[in-house]
Amino acid sequence: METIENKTLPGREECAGALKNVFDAMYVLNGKWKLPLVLCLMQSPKRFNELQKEIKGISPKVLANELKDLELNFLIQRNVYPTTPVRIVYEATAYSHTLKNILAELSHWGENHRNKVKGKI
Amino acid sequence: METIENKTLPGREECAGALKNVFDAMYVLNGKWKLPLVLCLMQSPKRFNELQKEIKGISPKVLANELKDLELNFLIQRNVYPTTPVRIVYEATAYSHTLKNILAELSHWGENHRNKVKGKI
DNA sequence: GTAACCGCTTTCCATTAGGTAACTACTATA
DNA sequence: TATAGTAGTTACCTAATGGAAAGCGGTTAC
Repeated sequence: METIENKTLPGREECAGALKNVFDAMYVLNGKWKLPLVLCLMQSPKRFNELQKEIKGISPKVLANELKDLELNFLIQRNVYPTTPVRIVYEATAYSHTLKNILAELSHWGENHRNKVKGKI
Repeated sequence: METIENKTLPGREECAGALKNVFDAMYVLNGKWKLPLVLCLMQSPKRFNELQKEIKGISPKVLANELKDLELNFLIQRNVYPTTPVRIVYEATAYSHTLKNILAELSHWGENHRNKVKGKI
């Protein structure tokens, strides 16, 4: 009864709720780097330096902050392997896979929108 | 072959592309108010003051800015009805409905995540 | 005339996000 | 011993975001 079947928007009475939900989701996912980072780690676990190389333009400070934020929200996990020297590997959590649909939709929309905007210039 | 069927994430070779797509999408949709505003207008067209009342906490300056941004991205339309006094009514465009899936997914995820975070405190 | 409403704009200010560069502690390699 | 890599931290700076308060030009109601 309460499931979002067929991706229809909720009716009037649930609008305020949907508004709050979207607002809350954006509070967590907002920012320039969070979703690209999660997407990148869903591809494969990676080390700090690998992330810096893959996500072009991110500075170590910002990367460290974003990783902490994402960890607090259960979206990624920081693994420390006690080898010498220690290897620190970040990976997407099982929970982060709840973002799969959002990421797929965003990727699709972003590509489409880029083409639309290009066409209008 | 290249379609995103069944919402699976793209493979390795398309990762960079997906990264860019998500990055671009977030560039447009980022911010505290844009998606809630679009969602609100998809419900029904509204006037400036109605939006101020419905989207709690937004100031007129910020609202005016966000509306301009959204108009530039073809997501909403500003209609001026030459009655006396003029009525200005904002409405979601047909194009904005390409965000339906994203909004539905975000609403769903936001609600779920709020509950998850609550449970952990 | 005066007050109030509409759709903003303007000014000012505080907070946040994000960027640069240098630096640290540790380990490994030459 | 010197150099380089790893995983960040620190200090400093700028730009963008966002909020409060007031005002403004027009219209309408009293």
